[in-house]
Amino acid sequence: MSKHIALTPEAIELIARRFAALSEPMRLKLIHALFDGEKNVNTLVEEVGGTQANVSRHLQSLTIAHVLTRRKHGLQVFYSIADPGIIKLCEIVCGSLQQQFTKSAGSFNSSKKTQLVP
Amino acid sequence: MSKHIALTPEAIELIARRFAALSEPMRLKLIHALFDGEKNVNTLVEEVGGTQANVSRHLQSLTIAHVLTRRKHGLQVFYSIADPGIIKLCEIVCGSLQQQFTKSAGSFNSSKKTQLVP
DNA sequence: ACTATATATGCGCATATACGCATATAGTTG
DNA sequence: CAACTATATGCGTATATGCGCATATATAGT
Repeated sequence: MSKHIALTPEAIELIARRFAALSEPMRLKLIHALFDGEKNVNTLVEEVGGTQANVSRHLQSLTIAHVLTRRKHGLQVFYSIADPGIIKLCEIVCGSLQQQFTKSAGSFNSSKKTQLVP
Repeated sequence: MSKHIALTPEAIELIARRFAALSEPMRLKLIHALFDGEKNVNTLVEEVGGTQANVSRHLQSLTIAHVLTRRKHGLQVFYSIADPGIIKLCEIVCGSLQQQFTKSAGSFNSSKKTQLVP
């Protein structure tokens, strides 16, 4: 029998949802774009590409997941990273993947490409 | 314009897939069950519940995602955590969520429940 | 009140994925 | 080889999710 006492199903579900929030390219782009501080929706649309509607929806789901926070100022809504743990998560995953692909990975260590966390 | 140079779409995709691997309760349970070392499929089926077929499939997808590794010994297949970064990821998420729910969370800080990483 | 701008949302479609059931494969033992 | 055990897989279905289009809502300026 296991030495580990079970986490409640609810806790497991919450953890899963947190990871799910980070499991889509568009959302990762948005989070990445917010690494250097809060931005409004239009700015994010320009930076990550895609339609305004789609960006808005992903921003909403990230906010519901408590990954981002909203701040309204006049007509604009500024989003920023709510949970600093997110940055660490991205660091770790990025590091693992780099290690994993040290040979074949043009995706990661090619000359000019930046790291997810500089 | 952004101070961040874009990650390649391929890199973003890889990161997203890594997170997606961790975004399902059943897979989290399996990973959690493997925190104390490698186990064969039947043991995992008993510990996490669910059908053998489903457990097997999730183990396969985690292996493809390079989260787990397989070791065949006779009839049995032993799985274990391949990427130690995974443990850190779970620690961080768990910590974030605990912080986030310090008030209302019976799911996390109720008396006897263990932490994801002791 | 009217117009313009920024953001959000309803709806439909296409695709992905989790699960159950049955069955296939691989390896062991008689 | 036959029977048995452990694990994997093909298939069908139900559900979830991402995206595009059009439109709604909210706020500011005139």
